[in-house]
Formats: sequence, structure tokens, C-alpha cells
Amino acid sequence: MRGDIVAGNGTDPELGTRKRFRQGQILKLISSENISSQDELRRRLAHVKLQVTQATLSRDFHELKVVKTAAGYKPLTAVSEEAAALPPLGRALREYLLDLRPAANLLVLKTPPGGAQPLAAAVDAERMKEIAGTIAGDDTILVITPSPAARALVQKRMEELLR
Amino acid sequence: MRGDIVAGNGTDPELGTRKRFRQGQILKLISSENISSQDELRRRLAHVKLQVTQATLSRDFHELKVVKTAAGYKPLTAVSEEAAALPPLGRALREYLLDLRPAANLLVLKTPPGGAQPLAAAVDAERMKEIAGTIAGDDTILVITPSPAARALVQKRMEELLR
DNA sequence: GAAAGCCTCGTATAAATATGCAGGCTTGTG
DNA sequence: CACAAGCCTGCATATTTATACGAGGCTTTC
Repeated sequence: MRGDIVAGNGTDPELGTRKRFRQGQILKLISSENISSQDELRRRLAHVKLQVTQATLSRDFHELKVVKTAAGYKPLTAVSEEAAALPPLGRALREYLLDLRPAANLLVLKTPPGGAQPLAAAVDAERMKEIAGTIAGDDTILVITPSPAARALVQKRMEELLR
Repeated sequence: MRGDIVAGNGTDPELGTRKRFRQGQILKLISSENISSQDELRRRLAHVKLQVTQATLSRDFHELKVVKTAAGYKPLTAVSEEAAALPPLGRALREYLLDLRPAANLLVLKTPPGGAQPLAAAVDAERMKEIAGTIAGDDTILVITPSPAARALVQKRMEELLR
């Protein structure tokens, strides 16, 4: 092919040293400066005598589990990764729930107009075994459980999710 | 222009209802299924009678603070967002630090070859006021503090970051 | 010391994502 | 009613990111 410059491990003394050094610098840069693209990062690294292509940075980001957010690139640790996976129901409840009323073995959720469908979807996705089923209109959801006890449990859980 | 199909709020009864409904569905879909691109999500939504373009989904993701990770799209809550911002030093320490030795008002950090620079960068970035400065070679960093007491404090902090 | 296996990385390009602009809708105001 | 302002969205396209492929370089094995 045409690539005839550096490649492989280059002039590096130890194996993979260059890569780790670079990744260290990357973590530093993205946490301090406000980088907005891999190509910009590439230019920054060049200032520090690190010549690499955008492709390599893409691979580095993948290895470092760095993701692009509205506020720049962020490393996604195992911890925050889990946390990020949780929010579905809690989030939906906080966003849509206006009122929560118990009625024997039923639970009636009120939402702003149009909010019932998405919230019901989130409830369904949770697959709580105490929930027999849900029916959603436009601004009201009926959550059906087999018994008042089960209803109480589901209700408690939702209240907790609301903080 | 040429767009002559649906637009605006379409047939929706309330303002912005369609958008919120869609975003609810989006949160549900990305948490259950394994979507790999905005365009795939667009196709999924079409199944549920939601016709939108990729451009709109891009905007929705931005509003919902959903980011693309190796394991699919994840909503980034305020909580995990902060958590994601922290890791610099802790992460660098866990990745590079082999040994930490106190010496009067100095702290000597040992890393694998090539690890000194990136770790030192992370230490500097922390801007701890107890640190007068650092000098990094290839696998050794000298952290200079004004006094043994300051050194002890810095040392303690680093040990905590290691968990 | 040649062959095989592995890394890391550049090039070229495909794929995915973001955005400038314009239009339709709704709401508010004179 | 006419008009202005604001929101939501599509279209077209610019920008950004990911990847298939191949090139060395290194290490290990016989």
C-alpha cells in the first residue's frame, strides 16, 4: 500500500508503550480542555509530538470507553455505565407522573395529556411480576395487579423511584 | 421548499404531545432492544406508527441526553454525568501506579515504562494546592510538596483514590 | 531464521450523526 | 383578520466517527 511512514510499534522501546502514553494524554486532554471532535483532539496531540490519525483515536476512545456527550467527551466507568442503564422507569415517572391513586387491586396513574402511552411503555418494560397488565389512554393509565397487597407493593416501588 | 408532507405539529391535539410521546417510546426502545444506529431506531419507530427522520432522532437524543456507548444508547442522567466527569486521576492512578513512596516532603510514584508522563499529567490536572510541582521521567514521578505534612495529605488522597 | 501469530496503525471509504435553512402549525396581539 | 413569534420537523448536506484492508514490526516456535 502507500503508507510508508511509521507503523507497527515504531521506535518504541517497550511494547505498546506509545499507545498507553497516548491514551493517558487523551484522558488528560478531554478532561481539561473542551475538545469537540476526534480530529480536533488529533491536532492537540500533535502539539505534544503525538502524531496519529483520527482512526486511531476512534479506536482509543472505544478501548477507553469514552463517549461523546453534549458537554464533551467523557470516560464512562463501569459504575456510571450501570447507573446509566437504570433510569428508564424512574425517569419516565419523574417526567410524566402527575398523580398516583390506589384503588383496591388497581393503580391509577395520571399524566399530562399524551403522557400515558410512553409511561405505560416504561412500566411494561419493567416486567414486574406483580403487574398483571396495563391499559393506557391519553392521560391515564390503569395498572392492574392480582391483589391489593401486590398493588401496595408496586405502589411503594414507584414512590421510591420518584425519590 | 420541497417538503410537502407532514410537518409542524401535524394532526396533534395538544402542542408538543407527539414529540413527548415519541421521546417516551425512544427511551423504552433503547433500554430494551439493542439498537445500533439512529436510522435503525427510525425503522423501529415506524413499526409503531411513528414516522420521523433521523435528523429528528438526533435532536431527541440531544434533548434526552442519550449517548452512544459500546453497549448501545444510554440515557446519561445528571448523576452518572457527574460520575463520568470524575475518573481522571483515580483512573490514571489505578491504571499506571505501581508504587507510591513517601520521602520527607516528596512523593515518588513508580509506573510501568512510559507511564510517568500521562500519570503526571493527571496529577497536574488535579491542581491540588498542596502540590508545588511534579517532575516526570519515563517510569518515575517526583511529586514535590512544601512539607511532610502536605505530603502526607496528598499521599492519603491518592491512596483513597486507589480505593 | 523462516513461518506464524499478535499488535498497532495508516489509508481510504463507508456509515452515522449533526445542522443550516425553510415551511407548516399554533398562539398571541393589535 | 393580518402579522409576528415560537416550536417542531423535513430535507439536503456538512461533519464526525467507524471500519475493512493491508503494512510493517515484534515475539515465539521449531
